[in-house]
Amino acid sequence: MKRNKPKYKQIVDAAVTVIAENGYHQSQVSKIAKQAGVADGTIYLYFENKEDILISVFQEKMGLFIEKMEEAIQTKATASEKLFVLIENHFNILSHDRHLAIVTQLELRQSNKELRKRINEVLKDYLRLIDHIICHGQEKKEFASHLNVRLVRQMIFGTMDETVTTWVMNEQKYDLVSLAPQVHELLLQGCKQQ
Amino acid sequence: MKRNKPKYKQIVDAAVTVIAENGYHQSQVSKIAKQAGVADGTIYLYFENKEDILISVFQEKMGLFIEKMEEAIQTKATASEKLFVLIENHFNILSHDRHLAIVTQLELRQSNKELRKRINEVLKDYLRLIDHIICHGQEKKEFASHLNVRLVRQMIFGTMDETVTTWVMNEQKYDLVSLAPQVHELLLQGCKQQ
Amino acid sequence: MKRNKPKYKQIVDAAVTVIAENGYHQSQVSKIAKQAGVADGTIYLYFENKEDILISVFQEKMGLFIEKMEEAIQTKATASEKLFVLIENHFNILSHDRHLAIVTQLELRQSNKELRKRINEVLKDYLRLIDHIICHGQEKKEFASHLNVRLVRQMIFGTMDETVTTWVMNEQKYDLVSLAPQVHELLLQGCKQQ
Amino acid sequence: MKRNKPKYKQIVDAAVTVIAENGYHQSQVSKIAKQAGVADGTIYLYFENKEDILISVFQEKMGLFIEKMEEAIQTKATASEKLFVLIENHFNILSHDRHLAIVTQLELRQSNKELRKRINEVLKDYLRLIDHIICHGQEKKEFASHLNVRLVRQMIFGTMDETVTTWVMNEQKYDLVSLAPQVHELLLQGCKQQ
DNA sequence: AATGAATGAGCTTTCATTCAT
DNA sequence: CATGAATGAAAGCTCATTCAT
Repeated sequence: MKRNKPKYKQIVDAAVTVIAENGYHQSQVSKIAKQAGVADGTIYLYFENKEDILISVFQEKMGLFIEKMEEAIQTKATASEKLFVLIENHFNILSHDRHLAIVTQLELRQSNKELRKRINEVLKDYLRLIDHIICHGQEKKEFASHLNVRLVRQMIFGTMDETVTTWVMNEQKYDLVSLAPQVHELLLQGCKQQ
Repeated sequence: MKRNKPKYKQIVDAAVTVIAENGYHQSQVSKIAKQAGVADGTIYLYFENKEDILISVFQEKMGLFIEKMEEAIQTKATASEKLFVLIENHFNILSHDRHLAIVTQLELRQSNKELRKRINEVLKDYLRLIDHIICHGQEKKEFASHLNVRLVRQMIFGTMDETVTTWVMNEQKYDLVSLAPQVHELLLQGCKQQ
Repeated sequence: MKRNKPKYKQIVDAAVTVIAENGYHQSQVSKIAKQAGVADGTIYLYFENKEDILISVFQEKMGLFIEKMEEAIQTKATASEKLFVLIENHFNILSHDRHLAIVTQLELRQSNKELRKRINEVLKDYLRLIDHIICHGQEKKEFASHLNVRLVRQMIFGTMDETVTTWVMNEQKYDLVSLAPQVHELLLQGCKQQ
Repeated sequence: MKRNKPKYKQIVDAAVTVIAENGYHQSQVSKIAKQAGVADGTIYLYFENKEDILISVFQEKMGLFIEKMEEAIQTKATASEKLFVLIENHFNILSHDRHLAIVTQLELRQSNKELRKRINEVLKDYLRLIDHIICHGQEKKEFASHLNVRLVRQMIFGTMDETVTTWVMNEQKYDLVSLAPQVHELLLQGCKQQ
């Protein structure tokens, strides 16, 4: 399996660095190859084409992201706590990997429709995770059960995403993680049983 | 003033159509010119360069968007009602101009950092409008006054934005406007005085 | 006759100014029109095309140049004196019209083959004038009569031209006219009866 | 080193041919690439941009020119003989490479100010060579020592240059090299100790 | 006679991808 | 497996010229 070979990971990591530092449109394959310390042609032994590198970046990083998130959420019992962990981890991970934050919030969105569709495929796993929290909350009567799950999820994800994007656009000048409690309070108000 | 000449509007409208149908990266200047029924060179009598077309598209459309929105909001007295009108109009306008919806939710985000900064300048007017509603609500004691205005705004905008994007990504298969009441309820819960 | 209309002269003068200030390749028709205070289209009522403007510039300026030169030369009796007047006037005229100097020594030489051929047509009158001085000198036994007239003329013109070009390339930092006596001495040595 | 790779030379030679046959302004990069038998993009592996091709043409050819010239001059003892060898070789080299003659006398002069400055840098080595002959002549009392070296050099270079240009403009109809003795006589008269 | 908005052909350069070594 | 030289398609922009007013 190519995904486990060292050069595969080298290239993915190089891609994150290059894209974060140069922006999507200035991230030529040759630049990624140079950063990864391999020849241009070598890239094509591990990836179909340039788009495939980008999708792989997202899959790899998002895979880890979701994995960590699932573990963290399982440690909590109530939906409210799970939601808090979700928000805090979401902010925390992106706060501690600024390259990744730039790439996910800004650069990857510059890709074309086709690529974005495939990125959304990966994202679905994350959205499903949020859905689980919401359903759990509704079952346990913590959250109002008449609420449309998709809308609640869009509120949760949209709010977190917008918050991170604003933070990135402001050049990460303030502390993102410390916003978690307030965001949690806001979102919880929106969901909870009145 | 170039902005009032008929060809200017022709080109802006052509750009929206072409970008929505072909995607940002497949929207060559020549394609936009053809759609507008003018020569390629004519584009450059009205716009600095290709990027300028995109910014102008956003400025023109967003200008109308905000204008309509301000009028609609003024007709309502309470912050809750204002919020409802905001959501409903946001969904309504994009629902009725599907090309515009595609362009704002997907294609314009593919632009580079510089362009996105300029787009954000325009967007700021809209965000400010949301801020006004929130402050008004806090003054009138409808909304909890301890809430951070920026975070609330990010929740409101993020939720609406994510909802529209999901709808566009789902190829606009369901009715967006009918989601307004539920989104309003969700967001209101988040803001209001408990 | 178009050549006597005021706009014709306006445009020719504008062309000299624009070319000297912006260089040949940055002298668009529209720029010349603006400088002349006429509309772009008006240019084409007086000139066939852009090339025609350039040729006319050269014809007009060279015509005056030759006229002045002929007058000045006629005032002198010996070939040696005539040669001195030629050199001094050549340097003097270009010294006092730096725009013209730039245009003739640098910018007009950037034109294409066809245009340069037509410029050479105009130049021929000047070269003929030099030939007359040489023949006169040979007839009067001032100059060695075995010398090939064309070669002598090439020496005279080539030396003057190279001297002016060097001066222009050096940004006209020194006094060109004061070089006339030495250049005269040099050239005279080359021609004269030993 | 790129300069020693075969494709580099291929492209430089192709450029000389294409420019001589089509003129500077009709020498598109694609035409040069085709003549060189390489892809358009390959040009940019060896040259910065189109201008760089032209400068390289001049550097390569002028380098050889000066090299040959230096060798030839060293074989002669007196300044008069050195001057003769200079003239004869100058005419000889350009006589035997008519494409090069067209390019140096006509086409390269069509370049813009910046390019011409860089061409002049290369030319300086040649002018310095002429200066050496003059100084040598003055030291050995062959040439009049009161003469300004720069002016003498301008006479020598200007005369040769004008002679070659006239020959090229006359479509190389007569034998250039056979003019060398007369040109030498003329120039020598100008320089020598009276 | 004069205008100036409109035209559209034309060209340099980039960069993802290939393939001989 | 790995290389990197070579490829060539693709597109934004300029500007001389026209022509309806």
